[in-house]
Amino acid sequence: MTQKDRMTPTAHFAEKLRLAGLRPTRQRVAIAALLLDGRHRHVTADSLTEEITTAGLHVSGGTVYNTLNQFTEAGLLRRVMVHNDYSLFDTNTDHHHHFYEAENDQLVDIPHDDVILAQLPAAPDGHEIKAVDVVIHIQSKDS
Amino acid sequence: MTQKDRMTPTAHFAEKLRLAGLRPTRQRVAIAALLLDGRHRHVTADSLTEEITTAGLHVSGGTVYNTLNQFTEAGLLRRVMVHNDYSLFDTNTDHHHHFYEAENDQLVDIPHDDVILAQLPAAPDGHEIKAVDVVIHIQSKDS
DNA sequence: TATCTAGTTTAAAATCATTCTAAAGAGCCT
DNA sequence: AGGCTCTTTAGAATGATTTTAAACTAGATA
Repeated sequence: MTQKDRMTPTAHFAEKLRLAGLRPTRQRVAIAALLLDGRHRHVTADSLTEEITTAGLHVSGGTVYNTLNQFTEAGLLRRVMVHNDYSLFDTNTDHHHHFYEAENDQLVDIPHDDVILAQLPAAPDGHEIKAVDVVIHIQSKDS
Repeated sequence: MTQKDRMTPTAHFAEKLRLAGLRPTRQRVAIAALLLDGRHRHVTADSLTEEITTAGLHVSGGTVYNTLNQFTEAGLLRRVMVHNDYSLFDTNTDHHHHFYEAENDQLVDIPHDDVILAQLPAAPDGHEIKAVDVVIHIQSKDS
């Protein structure tokens, strides 16, 4: 039995936040419990606020935005860039790519090895590659 | 000597717009002359407005936005997705990818064949692939 | 346990890119 | 020229996100 197994869920997420360098406040722990439970999905500030409300909690709008940004900065979430109407966050931080259907604003994960990048350019002088994002834009065949 | 060579610059861009299904208004021709001259660069609504002003012209803000969207829709420009602060447009519509350095909001083209996608997933049922965008996020080595 | 302090949260206001509006203007066909 | 539709315009409206300043809290210290 590992230490993790002995911890209450709250303590588990608090620990996760501490490891990420974030003070485990009530709000951050609540959001971590919702987003960092291992399920892979895409959220927006809005959808997250809805989830929080559904869970019978309340976190101010500003804090929802701050927390999403801090989690992303800390590597607990990943920001997905497909449009600039609003920000999308992916709870899956593993290396993977996306299909994006603009018509329905639909984002779908692409399994890890379904994209093979056989060759990448060298980063410009004095720079290094931090991440490679592949977005495959799709549309329904009859549109 | 082709017909294109005989045309005045204005007539040339007006023709280009007509072919794209856009009525060649004074504003659209002016913007086309600035953006569709073959030079490859990245512009924003703001930077374009500046260019227009520098050229001694005036186009209302709304029209700048509308025109960028219409040109993109018509395939004369390409929208580049790297952040959600504001829209970026690429005057190079050929298939190519980008380096993006978040720290300085710097976008750099990647020559056409420097990225080789050896394998792509099939599009979800009833869908087809419209475009594949690769963004390589980079950062300076000492940051 | 009481106290302190830096980091957080809050609601509300502010920001800012972008879109919308309604009226005035301009292509373009006849 | 006349007319019809599409465009442009300035300004208002929208909406996501950030900022503000004051109230609060986690965690360290005494």
